[in-house]
Amino acid sequence: MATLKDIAKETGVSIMTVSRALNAPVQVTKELRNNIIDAAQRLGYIPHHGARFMANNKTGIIQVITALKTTDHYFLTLFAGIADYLSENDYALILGRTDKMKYKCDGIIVMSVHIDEAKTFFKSLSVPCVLFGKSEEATDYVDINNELGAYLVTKHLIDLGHKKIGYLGIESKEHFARERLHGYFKAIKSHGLDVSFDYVVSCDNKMKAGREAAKELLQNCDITAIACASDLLAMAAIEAGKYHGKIVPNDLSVVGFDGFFLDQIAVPRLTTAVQSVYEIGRKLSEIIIKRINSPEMKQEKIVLDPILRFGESTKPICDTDNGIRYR
Amino acid sequence: MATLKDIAKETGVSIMTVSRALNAPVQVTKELRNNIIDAAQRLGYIPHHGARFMANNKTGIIQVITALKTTDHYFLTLFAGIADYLSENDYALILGRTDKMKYKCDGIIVMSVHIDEAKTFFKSLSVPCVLFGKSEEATDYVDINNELGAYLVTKHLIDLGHKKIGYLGIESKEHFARERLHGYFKAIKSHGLDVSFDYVVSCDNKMKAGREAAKELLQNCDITAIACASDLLAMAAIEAGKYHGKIVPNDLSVVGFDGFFLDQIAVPRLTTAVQSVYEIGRKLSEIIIKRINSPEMKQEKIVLDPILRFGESTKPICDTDNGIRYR
DNA sequence: GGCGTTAACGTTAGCGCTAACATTCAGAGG
DNA sequence: CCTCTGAATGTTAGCGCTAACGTTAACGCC
Repeated sequence: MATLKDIAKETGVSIMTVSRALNAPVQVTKELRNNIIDAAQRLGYIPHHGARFMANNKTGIIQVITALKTTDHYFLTLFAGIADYLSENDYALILGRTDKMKYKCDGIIVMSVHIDEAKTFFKSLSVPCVLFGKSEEATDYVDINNELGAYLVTKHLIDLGHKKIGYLGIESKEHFARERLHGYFKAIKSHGLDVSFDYVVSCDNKMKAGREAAKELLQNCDITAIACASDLLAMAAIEAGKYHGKIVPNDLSVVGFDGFFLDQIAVPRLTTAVQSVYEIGRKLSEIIIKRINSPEMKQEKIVLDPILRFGESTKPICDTDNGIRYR
Repeated sequence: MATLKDIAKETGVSIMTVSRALNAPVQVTKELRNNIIDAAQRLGYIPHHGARFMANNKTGIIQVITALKTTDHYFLTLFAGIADYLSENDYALILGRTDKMKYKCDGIIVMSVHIDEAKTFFKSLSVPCVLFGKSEEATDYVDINNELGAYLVTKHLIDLGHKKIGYLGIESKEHFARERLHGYFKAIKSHGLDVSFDYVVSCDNKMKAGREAAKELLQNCDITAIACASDLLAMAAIEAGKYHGKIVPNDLSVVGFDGFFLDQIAVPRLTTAVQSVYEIGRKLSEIIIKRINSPEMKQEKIVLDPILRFGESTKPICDTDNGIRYR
C-alpha cells in the first residue's frame, strides 16, 4: 500500500510537497504537481483518512446511537441515509448503544432512543450530537412534523365527506405518537366534527395487534374512515375492514402514515403522509459534520413537513341520504 | 478528552504502563493497575481506536461495497447485520461503490454487485475481501442455498398434492434467480411431474410487475399453486389470484422466498423459504475480520440453507376427482 | 557473593499524515 | 548590486497509541 512517502521517494521531492500537491488548492508548480499526481496513480495511492484525521486531532468517525438492535425498515432507511452521506464525506461510522458508549468519535447521531434516556445521555457527552426527534436540551435536531402529517391525511378524509373518522394510533410514549394523535384531533376539531375518544384506539405497531384494534374500532362505532398512525396499521385496518365485510375504499376509507415501501405494497395502494426518511438520515449527517467543523454554529432545529400522497385507499363518502349531511 | 498521557501524568507512571494496565492480560502490579483503571474512569478516558489501529498499521475500517444506492429492505437488513457485528468488534465502516473505490481500509465486504463487475473489481484489490454471493475467484464468500430453498417450497406444494405448479420468478441475470428456478425444476422433475416452461414466468421483483405476470400465468394455464421467487412476488400472486376469483389458500396455494418482514404482513401469512439475512451480514463481517487477522486462513465458502416456514398460504389440493390423481 | 532470571516498569521509534515554521531562490525595485 | 518579497519547497514536531527493546531491582541458586 503506497503512502505519501513512497510517492515522495518516487518523484524525488519531500513528503510535504506530495501532500500539498494531492490536496489541490496549494502552491505547487503545475509540472511537479502533474508529476506527483501521475506517480500517485501509478503506485495506486489511496489516502489514509485515519492518519489525516489523526493529524488534525480528529477520529473521522461518527457514532450512530440507537437504544435497540433494530432491523426495523424505518430505522434502516434512516440509517441508509446516514451511511450514504457520511461515506460521501469520508467519515466512517460505528454503531453504539446508550448503555455502553465507549468509542471515541467526532460526533454522535442519536436516533430511536427514548427522550428521557437521551437527556441524561446528552449530559455525559463531550462531543457534538444531533438528535432525530425533538428535545428541549441544547442540541441540534431533525424531526418530522407529525402533527401536520396526521392533520393532512385526516383533513383529506374530511374533504372527501367523511364525518365519522376513527383513529388507529400507535401505543407509545414517544412524542411522535402523541403528535400524530394531536394532528388527527386538530383536523377533526377545526372542521366542526365531533371529537371523541370513542373513535380512538391504540396498539402496537404490528400487523396482528393493528388488525385486532381496528376490528374493535369497527365493531364499536359506525365509522366510514380510519386514519392510521402508520402504513402498517393502515394495512391492518384494510384487513379488519374485510373481516367486517367492508371493502376499502368503497365501504371504508383508510389513510396511513410513513409513505415508503409499504404504502406501495398495500392493496389498494395507500393514501398516506409521506416523510422522506432517507433524506432525514442525510440531513442528520450533514448537520453533525457542519457542527464538527464549526462548533459555534447556531443550533439547527429542523422540522420536516410530510406531504400528502394519494393512493387508492380513500374515496368520497357515498351516503344513501346524500345531500342532507353535506353542508 | 483524556488520553493515555493524561492518565500517566495523573498516576505518575509512564504512558506505556497505562496502556498495558488498560489492556488486560499484561504484567502490571495489581495495585497499580487498579490505580490506573480508577484514574481512567475518573478522567473519562475513552480509547482512541483510530490511533491504536494506526500503531498496528491498520485502519480499523471495513468498506462495504454495493453497486447501487439501495434502500431495499433486503440489503438494509444485511447491512444491519454487518454494522452490528463490526461495531461490536470495534471496526468502523464506510460505504463504497465499485466505481470509486478510494478509501483505505483493512477489508472489504462486497454485496449487491454484479458478479462480472465483481471479478474485475477483485483483481484491483490489495486488501482482503468477502463476497455475498458466489464466485470462482479465490475469495471468501457467504451465500444462500437458493436451489434448496426453492426446492423446499416447491416440494411442500407437491407434498400437499399439487400437480400443476407455476413458477413466478425474478427477472435477473444474477445467479440467485437462476438457482431458484433450478430448485423449482428439480423438485418438479424429481417427483415425476411435468416440467414445462409454460408454467414459468419472470418479472421485476416489484408488486405491480408481479401482479401482471401472475395474472398472465393464471390466465394461460390451469395451475393450482404458484411458487414465487420472493415474498413480494408471492403477495403479488395472491392479488392476481383474487383478480381471477381464486382465494388463497382455498383455490390457490402460494409459496414465497425470503421470510422476513413481508411474509408476516401478507394476508394470508406466507409459507416461505426463510433465509436469515441479518445473520448473513454478521457472518460476512466475522469472516472479513478473521481474514484480516490471519491472512493465511483457508478460504471460507459458506452456503447457508434456508428453512421452510409454514404460513397459511398453502393448503392440500382438494380435487373433486380426489383419489384418482393421487398415487 | 556473583550470576542469571524474571517481573515490572520505562524509552524509543514509528504508524501516515498535516500544521507551523524554516529555507531557498528567482525576480522586482531602488 | 543589494535588499526585499513571496512563491515553492523542505524540516520539525506531533496527533494517540503500541511493538520492541532497555532498564531496574528483587529473588533464587550454586
